[in-house]
Amino acid sequence: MITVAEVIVDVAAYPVDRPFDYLVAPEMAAIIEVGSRVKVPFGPRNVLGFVVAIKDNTDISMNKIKPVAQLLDIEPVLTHEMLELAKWLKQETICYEIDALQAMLPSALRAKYEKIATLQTEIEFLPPALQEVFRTSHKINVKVFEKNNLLNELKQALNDKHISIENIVKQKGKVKEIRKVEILDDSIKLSEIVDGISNRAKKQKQLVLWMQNHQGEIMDPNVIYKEAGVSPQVLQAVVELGAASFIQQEVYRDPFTKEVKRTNFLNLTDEQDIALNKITAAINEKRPETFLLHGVTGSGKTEIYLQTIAKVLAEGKEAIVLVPEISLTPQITERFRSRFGELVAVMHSGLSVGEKYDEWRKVHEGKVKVVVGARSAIFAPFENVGVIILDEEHESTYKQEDSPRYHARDVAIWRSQYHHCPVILGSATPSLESFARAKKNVYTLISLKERALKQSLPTVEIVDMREELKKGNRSMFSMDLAESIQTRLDRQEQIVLFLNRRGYSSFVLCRDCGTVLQCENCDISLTYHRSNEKCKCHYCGYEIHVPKTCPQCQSDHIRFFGTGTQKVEEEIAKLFPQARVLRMDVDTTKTKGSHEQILEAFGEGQADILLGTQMIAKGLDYPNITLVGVLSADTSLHLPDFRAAEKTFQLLTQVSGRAGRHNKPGEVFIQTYTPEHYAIELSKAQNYEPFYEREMHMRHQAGYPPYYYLALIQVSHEDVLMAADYAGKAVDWLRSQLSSNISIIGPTASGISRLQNRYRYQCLIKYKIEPELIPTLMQLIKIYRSDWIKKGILLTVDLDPTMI
DNA sequence: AGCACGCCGACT
DNA sequence: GTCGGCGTGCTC
Repeated sequence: MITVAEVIVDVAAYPVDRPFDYLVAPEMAAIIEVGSRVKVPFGPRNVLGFVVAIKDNTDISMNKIKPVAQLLDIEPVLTHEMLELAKWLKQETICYEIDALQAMLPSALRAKYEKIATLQTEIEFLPPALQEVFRTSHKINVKVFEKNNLLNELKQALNDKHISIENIVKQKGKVKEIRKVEILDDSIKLSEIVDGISNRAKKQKQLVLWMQNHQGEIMDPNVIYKEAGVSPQVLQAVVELGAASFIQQEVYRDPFTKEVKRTNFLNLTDEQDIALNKITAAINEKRPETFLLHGVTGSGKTEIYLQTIAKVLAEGKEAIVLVPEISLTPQITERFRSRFGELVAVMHSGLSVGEKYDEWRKVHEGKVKVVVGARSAIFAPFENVGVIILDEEHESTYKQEDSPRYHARDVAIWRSQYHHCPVILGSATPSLESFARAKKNVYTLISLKERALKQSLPTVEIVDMREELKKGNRSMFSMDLAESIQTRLDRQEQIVLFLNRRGYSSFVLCRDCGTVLQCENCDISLTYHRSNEKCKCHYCGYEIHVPKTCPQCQSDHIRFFGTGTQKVEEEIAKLFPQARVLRMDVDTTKTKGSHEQILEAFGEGQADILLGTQMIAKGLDYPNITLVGVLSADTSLHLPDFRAAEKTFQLLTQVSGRAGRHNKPGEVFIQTYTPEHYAIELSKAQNYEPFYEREMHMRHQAGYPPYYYLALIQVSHEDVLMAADYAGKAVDWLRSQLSSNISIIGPTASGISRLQNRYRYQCLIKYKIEPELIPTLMQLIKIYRSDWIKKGILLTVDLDPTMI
């Protein structure tokens, strides 16, 4: 009898994107499990891999098959569900299986590959340059030689067998352990020890006597020093006597900064109650039903989530809650933690690698029952999921932009079918796709039309900035908005000013020749950062110091345009010198926790005006905010994206929802140069359905989702002609393969036509139901991988792209 | 993707 | 004669 493991290896390449068979040594056979990570020899090196199946036979000949080198997990890190899900993702998004598997785990569990050179002979045999390096240690990372340009010497030394090189595979993250003291649980022994201590060792005696009252306890050494009144040396001595021992205890890193108070259920409105009943019915009947919870801002969606989760927990099941990254503020997570306490794990990008790993371990080890997290939390390894919630389901952050290009909504629905549990998609402004599905009864629509505390929605004024210009007002504030700001300042109420960031980003311009500083690698202008006087490319990271003279004409008339928010801040200071302003944008939220600090300061009333970008549109819920101003609603409207109108409407509705959420009524001003555009006009009434109807009509005419599906193909190369040529080849081939009901648009240059020194072309495919499409695209990828890739072409396929 | 193998040009 | 360039092909 032999044991054979099928392993997916950690090599993202087409020819090896399949399981490889490995022998399992008899002593490993009893503990190896499907879903465990292993170290396996692959070609000339060792790599990490995932066991996807275990069997007792193989088609591989015995002289070819190799054994598993090491089992890395005692407990498997992936469930059967996750392995199934990975196969589905591979099909659905056309990605490598290994990418899908890695996406489900915290990065701490990924492999770290290191090459270590070890000295094999006397150091004198080596050339002097190498001697110098090996003097510090006989084991040196090969990277050190790369840095010092000593690779050739190293190779020579390897040939002469003076050194050896080994590839080692390590895990990135570690389990954190702390030192604790375990006190002996044996009163007789302890008494004996006390008796045996000489009278001169008073402190030791004192400590052991104290320990007799804490038998068997595991304690922090610092607590012992304090409570028993002894020093570390005394404890050390007592440990040597055998009265206690040091142990390493695994702990979770604690990402929470402060304690939260427990809260109880709020009373539900009739609407909320009906919604909750519908959802709990699905839970009880184990129906994998998808609910679209469409509720106006402030209608109390979160309370419905909380009570649904309580119900799920009572059934002994678990809950997954997804929130867009940007709104994963303590305000939101605290609501969950205050209701469910220690049963909640939080996962978002603000955590360190170690913290993420620990939050994941809490789920894996069954220590928590609820996960609140960003997109990747959809892979939380629960085994008995009772409900999956996507808050703000329309948010584009739920779509991953690189491989595996999955949409968290699709994964949620897949998992709900696996676990026979409902999914709740919540939003005040659902995506057109979801609302359309709800109308077709694919999803169950639940509407909340009233705010939970019966507050009226804020009144919305649309201000035509063209009129302001005619009146000679060239400031960023219309007369009406300026007046309202003054009123709030007088009344000591709070104001939120929102700047639609795009189109306002800062840049450096020469006033003589009009040159705008461009990135060397990308077709995009550099962003000016005042904090360190640098210009940075937000796409590739290219960075230069602000030049003193124009690189084109050597003129010194260089002008910096600060970020939009900085400019607005300056203008506020001029117009309302008494106002205290908090600014929230990429510049002020760079450091960890600054995001929270700003919000907290505002919540405590330390400022009158909160000025910010996208970031402040969500989750903000303070009773004293009575005025919201959108300085320029247009910027997102004119983006070359078929969802521009939808995004603008969503943003305006979200922002407006920040005002008057409690007992003081709210007022909203939306400034625009195109007040007649339906996305702006209809946001005044804050009524979703008229907008939906209007936008659906547009999508129908233009042939966009939800009427058609999309696929985006991108081709890039360092050379423009090559990129264009091969994009053309791809399109020609697709046209020859696909039926005529599929429209293929392109190839055209991408929005950012050059990125990281690569020219990019793209082609958009619009289709209805086309079972042949995915196989055809896979065929295209095959052609690309067998031939084009060698020419330096890069081709990617995104099914269901969000950005075009 | 890596890495070894293998076959041709410029050096001691 | 040898080092080292990168085309080709394989990885249980």
